[in-house]
Amino acid sequence: MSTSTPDLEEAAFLRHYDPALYDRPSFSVDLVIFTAHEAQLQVLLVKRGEHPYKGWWALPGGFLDLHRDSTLEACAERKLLEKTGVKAPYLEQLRTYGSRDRDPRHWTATVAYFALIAAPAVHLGSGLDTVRWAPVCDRAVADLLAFDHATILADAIERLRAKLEYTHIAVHLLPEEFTLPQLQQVYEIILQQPLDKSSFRRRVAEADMLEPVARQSRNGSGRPAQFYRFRDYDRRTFFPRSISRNAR
Amino acid sequence: MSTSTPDLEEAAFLRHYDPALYDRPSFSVDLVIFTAHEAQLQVLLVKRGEHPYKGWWALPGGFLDLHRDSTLEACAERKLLEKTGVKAPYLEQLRTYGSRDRDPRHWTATVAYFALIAAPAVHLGSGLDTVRWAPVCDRAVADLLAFDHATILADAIERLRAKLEYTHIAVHLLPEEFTLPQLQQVYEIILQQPLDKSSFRRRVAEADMLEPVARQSRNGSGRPAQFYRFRDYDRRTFFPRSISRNAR
DNA sequence: GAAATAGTGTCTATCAGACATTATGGC
DNA sequence: GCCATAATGTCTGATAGACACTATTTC
Repeated sequence: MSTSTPDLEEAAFLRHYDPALYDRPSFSVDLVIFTAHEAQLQVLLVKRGEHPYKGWWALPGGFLDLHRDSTLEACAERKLLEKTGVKAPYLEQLRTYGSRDRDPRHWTATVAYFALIAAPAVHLGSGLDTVRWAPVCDRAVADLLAFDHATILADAIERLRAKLEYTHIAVHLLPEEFTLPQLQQVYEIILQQPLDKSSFRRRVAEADMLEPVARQSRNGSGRPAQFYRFRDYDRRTFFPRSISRNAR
Repeated sequence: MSTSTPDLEEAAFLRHYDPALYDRPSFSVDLVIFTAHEAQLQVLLVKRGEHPYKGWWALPGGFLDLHRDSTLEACAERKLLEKTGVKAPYLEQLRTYGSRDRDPRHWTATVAYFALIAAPAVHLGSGLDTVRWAPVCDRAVADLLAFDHATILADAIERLRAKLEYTHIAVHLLPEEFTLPQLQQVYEIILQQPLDKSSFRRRVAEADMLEPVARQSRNGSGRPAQFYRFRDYDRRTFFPRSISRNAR
């Protein structure tokens, strides 16, 4: 590997480089934080206290801290921790939204991440009237979202649904130990359609991603369910086929 | 819309994130421009004329022009037009890469797009030694890519391969009229494995996305192939199943 | 035992892959 | 006719969906 010019020249260039030469858009990071709770897929929203969109609900987020955040993902993790107290979530970049019009003040860009966390792991901040979980299907909520956050939320739901088909990510919406009926219910909540129990279990078994734990459910009537835990939170498990294409 | 008075904590939080208090990262748009040419998937590279990474090859891109570009996508389209003369490509946002380290100068973020264009449609700019097509499998090229562009390129290839499985996007790598053997060859080039002809044609036929045109190939020996054109460049066509999972 | 829920077994229509066969051009 | 390539036909193993069935708990 050869650079055609000596390092001294490069060093001199770097000393005289002026980053203010170019206009930069306002740049932020926003989070779509999902959880499954009370048979609904929910998203975390914060109420805006300042203009623009004062009093509207919005996705949590904010500006980079160039000193604290060494990467975009680190920034997203920091904001998630601040909002929910969750340290090691499932976190994935969704996409970046940038235009002159999405904020009335000026040209802005925001990189959106979506996170999946288990409801019991969350400790919301003090102000219950400024932070809340909202069911994603609630149109009344979506209509009150600031900026283009309704679009971002819709894109996140679409991505989540698509990924359910070929990955295991739904397990991140549940506590570490869970039953197969619970997992199936999460799938059904997100896909909004009932799934065949036998097919679902066959699919999960073939993916070989869960291991049973010595514990059974005690939730009233009926046969207790076996608890499982996700075998490897690092390894990527892929389902070979769609799960809902022709589901009834 | 009710704008309840934000509590003090919220107000402090928002003051903390006043954009004027923080530097914005340097923000650019980079393009991964693919074409299929000479039985290889190729990517457009430009040679950097300035530091840093002077003399290295890089993905084409640059800074937003807040006055001309009303959206991120418009910026990407403008840069593609400037580099290749192509006006209406297949263009899709890949993801955004941002960190303190990816550029030696300062904290930078770049939103990467990938484009698919037909090789004959391209008119490269004047300097042949500063703009070139490079086969994506050429490790010698990848090792000379500036910044984290090798990572971006790898991610783009991964996305392209994944999308081949369930969309029609490969048609955008070919001219408007093409034969099924040509289309199959594009798939085989990108997936790097032979596909069964019968299965491939059945799949394309069932997707119902091509219409025959009154033209046949005249390329020497063998039976001439029927030409087709993509039925609807706007409609999204999805394949119901994987095409290469168990291909031989 | 009844009710309720968890979990398993089995049948079948569908379909991707494999590969044989036919079709159509140039020479 | 021979070769090369395009295009079609057919068989089969795999499997997703459907649903009947068994298992285990509470009451």
